[in-house]
Amino acid sequence: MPTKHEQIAADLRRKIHEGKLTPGDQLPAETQLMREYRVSPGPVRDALKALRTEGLIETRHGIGSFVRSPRRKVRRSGDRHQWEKDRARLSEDERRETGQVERETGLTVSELAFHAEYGTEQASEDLAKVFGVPAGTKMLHRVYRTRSRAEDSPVSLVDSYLVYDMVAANPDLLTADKEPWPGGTQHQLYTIGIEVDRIIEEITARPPRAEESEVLGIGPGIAVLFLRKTSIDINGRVVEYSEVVLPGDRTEMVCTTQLQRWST
Amino acid sequence: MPTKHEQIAADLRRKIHEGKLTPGDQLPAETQLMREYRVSPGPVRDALKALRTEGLIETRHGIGSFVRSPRRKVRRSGDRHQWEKDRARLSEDERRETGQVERETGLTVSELAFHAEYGTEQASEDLAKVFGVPAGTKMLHRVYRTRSRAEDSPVSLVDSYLVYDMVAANPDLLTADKEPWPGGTQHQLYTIGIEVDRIIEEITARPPRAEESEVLGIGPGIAVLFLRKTSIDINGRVVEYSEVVLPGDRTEMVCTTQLQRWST
DNA sequence: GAGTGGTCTAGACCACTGT
DNA sequence: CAGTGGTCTAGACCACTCC
Repeated sequence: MPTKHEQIAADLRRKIHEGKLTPGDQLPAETQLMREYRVSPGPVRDALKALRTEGLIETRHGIGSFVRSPRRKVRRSGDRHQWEKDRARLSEDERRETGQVERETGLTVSELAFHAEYGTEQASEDLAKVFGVPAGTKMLHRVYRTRSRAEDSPVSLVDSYLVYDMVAANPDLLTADKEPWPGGTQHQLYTIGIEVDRIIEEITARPPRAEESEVLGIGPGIAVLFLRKTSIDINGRVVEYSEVVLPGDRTEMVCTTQLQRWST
Repeated sequence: MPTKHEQIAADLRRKIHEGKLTPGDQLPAETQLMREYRVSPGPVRDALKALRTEGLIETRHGIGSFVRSPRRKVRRSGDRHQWEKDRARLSEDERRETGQVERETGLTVSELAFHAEYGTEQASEDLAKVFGVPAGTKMLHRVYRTRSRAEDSPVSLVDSYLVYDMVAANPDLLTADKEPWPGGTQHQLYTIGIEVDRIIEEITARPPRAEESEVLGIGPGIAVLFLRKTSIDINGRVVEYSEVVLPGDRTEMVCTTQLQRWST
């Protein structure tokens, strides 16, 4: 015998999948559901909570619960890095034409709210180990917050780190004034004579922190993809490290592994 | 002013992080917490629910709530495929020495419960498109369920598909009797003259289905990593496709993107 | 002000586990 | 059996949004 809140959840789920409730539709009020199913507030709230963590509905305080539209997935594939590298040596006009984010999302610049913040700080133990420098080394810490003006489109939270003395050769790289920088990080590194050889991305899934679930517009039950991205130059030196938070329900990472041929 | 259930959750979280409650410890009973914080059952249960979805505690009906040990992460990096490919042409004894799972988890075969099931079915629209064959083509469908006997160790759920007529050349490949097969899928393909050239993995995060959260031993709030893995042989043909479900809190995928050098 | 969801109370009863 | 968590009731009051 299923519990009442499971029955209610299953019933609403069915209505959504069958199309009786379509994306954007408002669900009956909780008081209404209590009358319909002849239960007290508890089970109704439990059922709605379940649908929220599954990402099926979205609840707005004082307004109501609504069926969410299935999120378009943004593919974030490995060749994005090759694409950025190829563009790094183009003219500014060419670089300005399209940015990385626009390429991936199909959104134009005006539809995106882009925010960049630059600061300096001393490298923590962990950060120093990534770069192979002493703890306390002066680092350039850049924070990027990309969010969509319209709902229902992809965003990302990025914390990027560079060794301060390495990038100080080009003063333009030290302030947020020049952001968004046409051509991205790989062109920024190019201006100080650095060529990136390979990029390592370590991917895990975890529950979002409170700030993240708010900025990304996902419920606290929807996981985020957490990336640790390390760029290594042609001399084997770590030149950039960033931590990226992506909404798990809207992002698809693509990894391609090329294998060596068997010797015959 | 924070809510009561948030205060209780924050308080317990702090006790865990400070080490007053260490992994394996039992939390006070809910009735006890009600007395301590002078609240009714609701807030206490809400607080514990929050800690559960964060993966900090685990609750067993009729027994109590316990602090979970932080899960050791299993790195699943791209060179795993090269490693498997290199082994595919070794002798059976050499292949038998260590399997893929044992290599990654550090567990021995006896600590793992391995289950394989083989069946045939007609390719669905989507599956046919992956392989570039007509819908309805006869497919070999293999289901793998790897779980740990001890708690607290990694597992995976794999659904693997092959074109039946392609692998029928070696009848050993058509039954589950030979599993676990020393050398894995790449050696199986080698026995029918197939060399894998590259592997594409598409990664997303999503909430676990009910069966998955049970088998993987994760709460319904912990996300799973969902992989679609496509193997392509040296003739550009898709030779294997699998869908893999991994516990998001215990898995780390590593992607390395090698970039081409700038022409000078 | 009317309607919505969010939080909380103070109980009841049931299901599960171990002794 | 006693002790635990799981479900549910039937209300109260608050916070938010819209008109």
